[in-house]
Amino acid sequence: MFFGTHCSENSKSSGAFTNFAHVQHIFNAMDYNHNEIDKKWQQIWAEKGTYHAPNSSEQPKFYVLDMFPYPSGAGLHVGHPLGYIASDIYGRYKKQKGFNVLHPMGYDAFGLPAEQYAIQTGQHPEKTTAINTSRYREQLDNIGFGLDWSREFKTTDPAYYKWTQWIFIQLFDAWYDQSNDKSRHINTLIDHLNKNGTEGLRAAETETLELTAAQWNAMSEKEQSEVLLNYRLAYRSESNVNWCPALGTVLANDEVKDGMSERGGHPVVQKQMMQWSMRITAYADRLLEGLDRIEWSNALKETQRNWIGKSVGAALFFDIKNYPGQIEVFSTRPDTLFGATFLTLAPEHELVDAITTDEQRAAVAAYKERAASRSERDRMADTKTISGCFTGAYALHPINGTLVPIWIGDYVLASYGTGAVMAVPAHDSRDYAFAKYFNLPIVEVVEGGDIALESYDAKSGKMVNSDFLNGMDCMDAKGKMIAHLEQIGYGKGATQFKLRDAIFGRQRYWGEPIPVYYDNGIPRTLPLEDLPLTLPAVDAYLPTEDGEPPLARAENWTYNGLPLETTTMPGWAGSSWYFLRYMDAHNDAEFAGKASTQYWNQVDLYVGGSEHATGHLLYSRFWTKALYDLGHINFDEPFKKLINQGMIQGISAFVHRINGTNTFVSAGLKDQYETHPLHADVAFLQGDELDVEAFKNWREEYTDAEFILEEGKYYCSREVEKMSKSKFNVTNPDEIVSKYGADVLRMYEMFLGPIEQSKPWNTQGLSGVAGFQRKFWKLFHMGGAFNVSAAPAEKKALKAVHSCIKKVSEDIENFSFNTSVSAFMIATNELTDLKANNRELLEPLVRLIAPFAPHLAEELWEKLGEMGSVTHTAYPKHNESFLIESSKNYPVSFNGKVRFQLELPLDMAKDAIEKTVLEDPRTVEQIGEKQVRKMIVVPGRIINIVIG
RNA sequence: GCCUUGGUGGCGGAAUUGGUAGACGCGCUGGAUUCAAAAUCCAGUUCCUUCGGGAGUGCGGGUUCGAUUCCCGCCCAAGGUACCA
Repeated sequence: MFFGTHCSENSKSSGAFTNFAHVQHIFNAMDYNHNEIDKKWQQIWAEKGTYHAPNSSEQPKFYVLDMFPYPSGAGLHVGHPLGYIASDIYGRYKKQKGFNVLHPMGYDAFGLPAEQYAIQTGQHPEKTTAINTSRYREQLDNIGFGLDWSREFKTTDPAYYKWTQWIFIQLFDAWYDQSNDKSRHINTLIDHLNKNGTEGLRAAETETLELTAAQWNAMSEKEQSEVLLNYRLAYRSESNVNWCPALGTVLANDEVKDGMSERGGHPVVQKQMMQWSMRITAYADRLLEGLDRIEWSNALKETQRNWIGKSVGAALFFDIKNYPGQIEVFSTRPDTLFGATFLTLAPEHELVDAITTDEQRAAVAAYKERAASRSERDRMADTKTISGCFTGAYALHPINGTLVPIWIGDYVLASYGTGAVMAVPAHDSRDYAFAKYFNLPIVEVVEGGDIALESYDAKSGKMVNSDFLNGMDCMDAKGKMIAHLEQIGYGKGATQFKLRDAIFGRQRYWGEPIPVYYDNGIPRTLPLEDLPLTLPAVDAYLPTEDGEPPLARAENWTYNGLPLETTTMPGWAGSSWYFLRYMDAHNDAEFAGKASTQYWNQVDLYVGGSEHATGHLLYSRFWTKALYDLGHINFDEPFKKLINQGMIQGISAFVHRINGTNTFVSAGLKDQYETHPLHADVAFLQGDELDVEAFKNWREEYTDAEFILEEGKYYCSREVEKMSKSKFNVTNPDEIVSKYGADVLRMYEMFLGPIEQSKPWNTQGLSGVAGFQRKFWKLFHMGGAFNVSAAPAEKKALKAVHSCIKKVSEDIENFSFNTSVSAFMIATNELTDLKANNRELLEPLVRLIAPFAPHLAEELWEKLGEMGSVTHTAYPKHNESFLIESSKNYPVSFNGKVRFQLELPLDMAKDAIEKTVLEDPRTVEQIGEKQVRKMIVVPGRIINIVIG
């Protein structure tokens, strides 16, 4: 047979070997024909359902999961499988360790790219989604993942989103009871209101309501429904939203980055709208607490903690001079109350107009207008400029009654806390800057800084100028002040969160319809038997002329003649619970059967990117907790252990065009001209050298391009960037697979470095792993034939194999896959040197490498004459007795510097070692005229002699 | 600014509780093989060196017989977050 497998020419894709027929050479059993072997085993696995995991088993369970991929039109690049390979290795390892391993895969297929494409082409997004998912599937299959494909689904399948809608309804029918610290069915709230009104009610709410039972019972159904929306976990309210005009939809906070939409980078503005939201803030404390019970990276936990942003302090009330109301402020530093020399309100604060004096009215109005005209983005971009305006009004200090001027300033945000702060310029840098700018008094109340120069923000120091707090440590003073304020009725302990409720409705087509209809303005949910509420056909995937979402275009978008909700769910809805569906993916009666969720329980190992820290990973924790509270599942954290895989970056290539010409200059000469860099496709490069012809044929505009060469070659400059189609630096895994085989891709991606680290994709090292695979295969062959000896192995070889077993097993447990690959290389090199081909050595080695290189392992397993799949065999255990050494080559140091080595028996006593070392002529030479001050002998480790 | 994670040869990266820094791989250099090349195999490869040694894990200190590892103070990079009171 003729193949071109080992040729080094850059072939583009599978089946391309005819392109380099000139380097074909004769194949024999010595060679590993990866194309044939990969396909053979992938087919056998699929036919036999090798990776199918039953929903009950004698074996302990293990649930491994990769973050839900969004199947984009670009297909997979080599960065995507990094995490999948790691989870696959771990899952296969666990399976060989005797676990019933669930490792499923599916697609998060609702979302903007498919919809944008639909808008451009008029094609139903369903079509592109189907094309993209099958492409993903094909690429995943090529890598040989041990996935249980019988559980595959897409979020866009009505059979799946039926249950996404059902969960929405559960959340709509729930409220958060703070007295029990859990969500409960809305009927329990209605009971409470019927009997007691809001008296004794402690609930997560949009605003605080005070109702007597009589008032509640006197309300119309519609009025009552509005009251209930104040408490439901899925609720509708008039709220300030991030509106993205370019996308024509609202976005959640985590979908906005630097005032721009995360997808597409379009400007986002603030707007008041009636919106569906999710009351995630009800869970703020539990989302924080749960972090202590899960094994996630510190960085990720910190990101979530920052996002939730809990601050503990006090609510304080200031009376206003000549005005009946009070101003409530939130402060984390009530201990500094005696240093509060003014109050600052957000320009939008509701009391501003009421308290402003006539003299200041014009100035305040002008300032308010100015502040309102500045977008959120401008305010963010420009935090250095200090601005504000005095209202003319004064508050009264709650303790000593002194007059405190009330200012407005846009450094105070209306949306956080009460939209008002007590300004303590001596101990808050923002207040300090404001006070300096407007020449307001600064009073030091905590010792430790120099307030003439800057504010002293640190939370330590003794209190001064603070009446009854003087001399106390400020952190102790904080508690005392709160107690005092509570006593005099001017404050209480309070907690604030940065976390906002999540906007849930999207003015888009390609999402799950929200299963709600409006009965005389009252939102009602569809009964289970009418789910799923499937996406209707529309004539265009655009808003209607009067700005209604696309679903408003659908004919008869009604339920029993009543209008249905026209917004759809956000991208994160379907991905917030998919890990539960995999447990029982085809259940038509429930979102997942109780027996299945109890058996599979939490995801034991979750692998994915850290970019989901404040979105998906927070929302799934929230839904899991809510489903737990409502009794649907029996665990309240979805992902027990999480590993963040790093990003694989691309190394972009640039050509340099001389400005205003079609002439390109090689990288080394570019500084001699005025040039502009342009991306060139990395496929045209061999090293840094550009294939000029390929480049010319790339695009019409380059056909006539001219090139200024260096030594007859055109070199590109290189830069590490995010791997992306638009940067032409993408490497497709299929290319690697067809050229080197799936196992080489798998091992190379692992060999690249620690899984958590980001690193550029560099194909140079691939040949090393390919060479290893060939060498490994050759251990089993001699003179062209499979050749494994039944004779017992020699000691050295046994030691090589068993130390490899030990190292690899430990490494897998520590997710240190790069060092496992090294360990395989070391063992293979040693066995090659020893010319060892004993079955006793090679058989366990095949089982050991199976998680990393499953195709290779299966093929060798079959050749060894073993029955069944190697994935069903036990993972090898090392035998410590093969590893025991009898002697140690001691490094002998003088003053910490190694001078020579000395081979000594390991069981030699300390004083005997000292004696031997001191008698050694090399020791005598090192000591020379000097004295031995001290001698350190650590048996089995080192010998150090201190001389001087 | 704050939080988190990092910083080791030409490159990707190793190094157990503090105990021979640079495993493994790439690249490079020399050699074998070849008409020649590719592939393969062998040897070498942290830097400096007067060939005795000396320096060396971002920088400066410290603890220790001994520090990539522990402590203190800085610098730099990546990611997250930001008038959050």
